[in-house]
Amino acid sequence: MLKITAYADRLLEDLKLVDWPTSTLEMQKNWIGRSVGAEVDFTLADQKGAIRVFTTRPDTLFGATYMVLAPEHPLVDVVVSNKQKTAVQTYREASAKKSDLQRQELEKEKTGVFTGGYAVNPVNGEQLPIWIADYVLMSYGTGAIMAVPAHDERDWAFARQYALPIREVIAGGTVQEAAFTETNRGTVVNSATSDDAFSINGLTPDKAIPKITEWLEKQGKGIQAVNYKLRDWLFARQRYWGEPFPIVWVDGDARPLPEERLPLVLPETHNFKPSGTGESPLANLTEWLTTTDPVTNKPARRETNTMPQWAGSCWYYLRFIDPKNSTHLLDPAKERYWMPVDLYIGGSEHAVLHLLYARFWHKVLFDIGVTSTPEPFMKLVHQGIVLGEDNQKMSKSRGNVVNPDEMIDQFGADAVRLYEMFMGPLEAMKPWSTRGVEGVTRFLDRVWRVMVDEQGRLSSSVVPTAPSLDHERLLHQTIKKVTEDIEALRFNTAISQMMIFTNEMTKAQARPRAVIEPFVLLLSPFAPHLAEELWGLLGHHPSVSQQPWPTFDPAMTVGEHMTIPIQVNGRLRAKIEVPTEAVREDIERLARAEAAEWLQGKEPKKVIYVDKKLFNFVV
RNA sequence: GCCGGAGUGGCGGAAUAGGCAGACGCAAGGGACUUAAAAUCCCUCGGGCUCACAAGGCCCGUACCGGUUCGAUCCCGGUCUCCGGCACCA
Repeated sequence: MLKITAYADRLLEDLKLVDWPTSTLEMQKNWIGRSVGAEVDFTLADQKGAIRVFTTRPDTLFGATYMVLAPEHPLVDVVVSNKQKTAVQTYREASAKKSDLQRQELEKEKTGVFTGGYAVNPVNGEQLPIWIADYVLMSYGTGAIMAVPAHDERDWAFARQYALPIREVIAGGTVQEAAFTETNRGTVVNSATSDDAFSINGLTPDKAIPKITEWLEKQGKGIQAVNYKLRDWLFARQRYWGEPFPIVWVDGDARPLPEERLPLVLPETHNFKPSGTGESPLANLTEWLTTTDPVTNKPARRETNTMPQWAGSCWYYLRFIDPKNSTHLLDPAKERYWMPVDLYIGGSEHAVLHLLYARFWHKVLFDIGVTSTPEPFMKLVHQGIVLGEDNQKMSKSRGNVVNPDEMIDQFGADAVRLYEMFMGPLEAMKPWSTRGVEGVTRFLDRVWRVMVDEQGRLSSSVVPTAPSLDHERLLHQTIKKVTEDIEALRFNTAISQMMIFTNEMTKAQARPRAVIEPFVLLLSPFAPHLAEELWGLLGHHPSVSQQPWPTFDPAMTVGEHMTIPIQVNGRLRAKIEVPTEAVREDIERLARAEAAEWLQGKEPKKVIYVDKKLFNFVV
């Protein structure tokens, strides 16, 4: 067992430190499932002892009409009456046979049995019948609840099923028809002690909760408590494939192997079959199994459980930094240089398990000084999956599987890579289109023809002369777009800009080196093989990948003219072309002339001008 | 049921601190080149108009209904659909 629950609060709290998709943050929060409430003791009416319950709604304590224990709860044997013993026993056996899955699937009808015992409500002294029911889980909270059918849907359904009383303590709903569960509206009623020493009547539930919690604490009847859905992590599997634990058993005690005996590796074998005893297959490998304790030299037996598949994925990103280090997990200097991971691209199927387990290990390693950051992965992006051409999930049974190797054989690695980036946003799920790959292949062919002639030599259209202003502007616009889009992972729009550039160059008679060469550099992360080839043909030798990234001049990214749309009452009526440096007065004169037909000689009520963007006349 | 995300041409998708909807690509149609085809190059390409000889013009259109605004794919309220997650967690 790994005590991940000890880290629950930090795992929740530190989600604030990372830049992750909201859906993933939500999933992690829900998975941890922190809830604040109170633990309250209900003393048993006819025996010594008390039932401790956890509730997030102590404000409804006066509305409790019965108690429920999980069937496995140890107090069941204490409270059960002689008369009810058989019924309780039968129910316990039946629910023990149900798997967790069955208990969840058969959720429609709630079932339970009265135990014959009673507990006392600490706030009003009422005797409440104690039931057992499998809608209460032993593994959450205290395994016991106070049931408030008026204000809890599950208790309401159960009360209806077994004709138990429903008592309203929050006015605002119609509790005979449905449970009223809102905490931010409604008014507490019927909730005062008989001597009137304490009352929460008249409050809204969210105000009543802290008040009654405080009172319970003062009276020694309850205490504020926090519960989590997150469970401790069963970290053992009975399989061969998995890291073995460096533990030996001596006289019934587990002892860790000393560090110099690490790493412990799996023994080689052909026998991976289950041991037959419930232990892992390692239990049958006697030679490996029997050993001596290196500390005491006593005979010892190795631990036969292995680690689950998540073990390696919890720290691989650390080991990748320093994979050959034989004395440490990794060199602290390298750790400080590389960590944390700036960008983690991975499937959303890992939103909870891997990404929560890895964060947990990272924090443990942080606490013992191995890592220097509280969180391992700063920015997280989930890439979308590629669907088949029929827009369905790829699967053999549907026969819509596309094999990337075949595509690479047919179109080349650059084209397939480029198409995958061009098909749409990185995070989106999108269908494969072999036609689309053909389109991208045409683009790469066109890039080639812009620079290379029929004989495979540098084209004579590539010239050392100075580029035209238009070409230079286009280059700067392209550098800007591609640079910014790469930064934001918008590869699809970066590629469309390169297509626009290439379409222009195709039309041009002369293609100056001063624009062609930077373009090849822009293309290189997208189509590295082609770019390398072109860079060589252009007569350069150090690899294209070692060139500095091109920079742009913002002044060069704006054109000589701009188009200003003219609106009348917000409807587009005309467009005018003006020089980029034109001022409002000049533009307005032209705009009024264009809009004259709609203005009908009258002065507009209002004139809206958005600088260099648009004119709108309100009449 | 609850939580999160998304609905834009025939298709994949562009464009949001509210300001020209449909960039780029695919498919389709037309043309040039060719004996012919492929390849290539050029043009058209949301819908409607008993508007126009034409250049062009007008109306509708970003899932649906309503609101805010001079102006809404974008903001607000409601509805529907799809995708992902959770599912008796007191």
